[in-house]
Amino acid sequence: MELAEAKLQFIQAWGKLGSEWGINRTMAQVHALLLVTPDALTTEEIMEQLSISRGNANMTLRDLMSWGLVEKQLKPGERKEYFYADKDTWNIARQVAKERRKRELDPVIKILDELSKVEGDKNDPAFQTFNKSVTDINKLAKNVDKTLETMLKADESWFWGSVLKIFK
Amino acid sequence: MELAEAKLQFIQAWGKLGSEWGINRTMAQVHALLLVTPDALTTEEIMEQLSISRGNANMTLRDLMSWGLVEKQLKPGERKEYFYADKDTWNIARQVAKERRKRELDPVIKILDELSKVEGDKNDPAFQTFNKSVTDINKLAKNVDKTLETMLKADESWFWGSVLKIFK
DNA sequence: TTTTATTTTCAATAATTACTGAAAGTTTAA
DNA sequence: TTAAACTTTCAGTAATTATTGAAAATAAAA
Repeated sequence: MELAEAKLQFIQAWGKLGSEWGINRTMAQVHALLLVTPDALTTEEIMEQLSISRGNANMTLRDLMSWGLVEKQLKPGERKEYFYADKDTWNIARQVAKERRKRELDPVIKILDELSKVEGDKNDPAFQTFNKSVTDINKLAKNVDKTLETMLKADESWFWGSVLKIFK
Repeated sequence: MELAEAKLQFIQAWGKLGSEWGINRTMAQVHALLLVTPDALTTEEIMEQLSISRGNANMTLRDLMSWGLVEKQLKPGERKEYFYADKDTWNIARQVAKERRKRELDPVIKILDELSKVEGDKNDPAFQTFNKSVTDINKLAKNVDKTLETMLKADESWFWGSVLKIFK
């Protein structure tokens, strides 16, 4: 397989996986493109390579920056902005974990905490079931939260070393 | 807060979280409803409680069954079908992990394996970067895969006990 | 059989989400 | 200043995804 074709396949696969996990396909594709590109690219180059409009490119890049996955680079003497993606996979994983935790897990834990407090007739099966499901899910969510917390601080080889060691 | 209101909030929150993670909102809501309901419900009851159509309810329930989260129950002497959700949170987590692994992670690992094999000029930065990103992501994906593998077999308290112990 | 209860399917439609492109905005330099 | 280079915005549109509802299919009972 040619490098050029392989790149396209990677971009496709990444876009598909992203969309299956609630991440805008184009955003995942732009990220993928930057991941396989050694140097920073201009909006123009991204638009061209992925056949997307200027508006789309602009908003997608802004999004990627808000996720902490891409940074803007300014080259001395040039007006154009360049975009560069950190290639360190562990950093990427941590960054995504950090953002999804903040944006999605934390808010849901907050709600589950509230719902865990709801009181009711302890002999009512409807209440019992509600209470059990909510508190159990809450506990699980908090375990995930703690694990992410640790992951965010951890070094990659230590993290996987520890995790995979337990499980063998 | 009233139980009835709390249930609605739970269903809402679950639907929102689902949609953020690429799971159809209605599917997550039907699952949430069944999670807080002690006994099995008919299609009719689900349609009514969530204000959804028969077609939607039918397809959503079929989906939930294909995810292994809901089962059909037949009551002796009755024609109607009843739907029941396993309330064990750890089972649910494992089941979701199992399905997403099979449906999304495994296929992507397969592609990454292929792309890792692509050969090229070792002095070409374009090739170097492509190769590094792809192989690194592949390794990460495989570590996740192994961890899920273990989780699928594990007992909940052992699993979290082990994981959280390392990380303290 | 025929009727009735129930489930399934799927074309049509609605709702949501993503994208375009051109105009407005900004920044630098002539 | 004015112009040129570049970025941002966002109303309009396109594409995708989800839902409806009624007809067809299936299964049990009369």
